[in-house]
Amino acid sequence: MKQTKDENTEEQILDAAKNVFQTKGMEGARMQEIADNAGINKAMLHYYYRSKQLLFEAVFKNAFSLLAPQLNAILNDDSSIENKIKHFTASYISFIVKHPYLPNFIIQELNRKPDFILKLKENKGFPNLEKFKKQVAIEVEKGIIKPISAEQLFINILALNIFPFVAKPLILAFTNTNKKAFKQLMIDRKTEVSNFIINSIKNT
Amino acid sequence: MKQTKDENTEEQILDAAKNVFQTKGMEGARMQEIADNAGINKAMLHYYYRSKQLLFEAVFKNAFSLLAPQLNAILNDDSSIENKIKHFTASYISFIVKHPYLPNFIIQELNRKPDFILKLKENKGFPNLEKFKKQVAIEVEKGIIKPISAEQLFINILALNIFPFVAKPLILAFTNTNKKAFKQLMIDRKTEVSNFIINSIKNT
DNA sequence: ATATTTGTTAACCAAATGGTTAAACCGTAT
DNA sequence: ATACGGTTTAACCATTTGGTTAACAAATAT
Repeated sequence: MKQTKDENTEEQILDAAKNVFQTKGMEGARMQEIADNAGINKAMLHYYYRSKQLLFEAVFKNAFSLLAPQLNAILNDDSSIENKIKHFTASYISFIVKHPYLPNFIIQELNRKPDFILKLKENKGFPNLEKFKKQVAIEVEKGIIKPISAEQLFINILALNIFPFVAKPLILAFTNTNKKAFKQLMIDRKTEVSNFIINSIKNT
Repeated sequence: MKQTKDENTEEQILDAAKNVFQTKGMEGARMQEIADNAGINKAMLHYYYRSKQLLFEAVFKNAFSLLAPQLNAILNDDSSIENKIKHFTASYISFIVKHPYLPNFIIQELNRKPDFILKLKENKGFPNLEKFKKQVAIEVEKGIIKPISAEQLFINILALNIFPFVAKPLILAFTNTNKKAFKQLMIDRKTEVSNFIINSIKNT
């Protein structure tokens, strides 16, 4: 059972590393803590991933590869802008509830080392705005939606969906809500946000 | 000239610490780097601020005390919702251009230690939603704006204004723009965002 | 002038941390 | 049985890091 053994430890490490890196960040994470979390010796981390940096990159790429398809959904499918927004908002918020540390982790680490995203950009499947731009231009021309640049619309969609999770501690404090009420707020946003956006851009 | 000398070093330290902490975070920052940045000996940091933790807290509170009044502007002044949004959006974006690392710094550190905000909450001047809630309720009732909860509206305003700066590396990559074009996008947002919000909520 | 308080520095320290090594373990093939 | 490959561990190492100390400098008070 050599094979399965390998993959088991390797995955256990990756999983433990994910938890530690995503909550503490690259600088805050400790190799010892990851090892403890995975229930193994610290030397094993290096046996499988060579260095903290490489282990981190494995975790990061993994995280990003979960996020990217979410974004591509809105950029590359063929439904109308309105439908895309509805669908994306609902599905993205469900997605984040399952991976609560993910957006903050990615944003935090990209701010620390902004060049890191260049490596990812070469990958097939890296989100690309071209198709979305054309679609927005067409719907604007047809008068379906009000004039807006695709970039600004895209930023707005991301902002409204992602920000509340990234700024969760701030929002908890400002709105004076507990975690349960926060979760309800987020659930409400599944429809709230898409209505908000569509109200704003749709021609009547 | 003891007095001026003191305050000079103390402020030099705080300024250097601000730069290092805001770009590298608590965990990534090194006391030596702060000392070098301030052009002084490492021991001086401890002479004036006792520990890394206390120096960090000084920087953090300072940063937060810059941000809080920005938020209070929208929560506590007496103009209409529409005017508040217009004013806040324009002034907040100008503010951030001057302090680009600030929002990310605050968000990052609050996610690391979410309880830290409890200390701030006791302070006079901590943003409070009560007045804004009433105002939204009134304008909804009068039919000036469409029905929306004050919390959701507040989150949306923050999201649309703050998110682009926090997620700058992501947005640069997705929209394939350089820093100059990004800056232009942000300037455009001064009116873009407030129109976007007002379009969405205003009754016609 | 001189003592005293305040500011500053260089040298030092203990703990933590990422990483290495050499030996042990264990399933498999010979 | 035994040799061999990958896997796992405990002990170890070098460096970094936040923090301290003791002596020195400079300003202020007596």
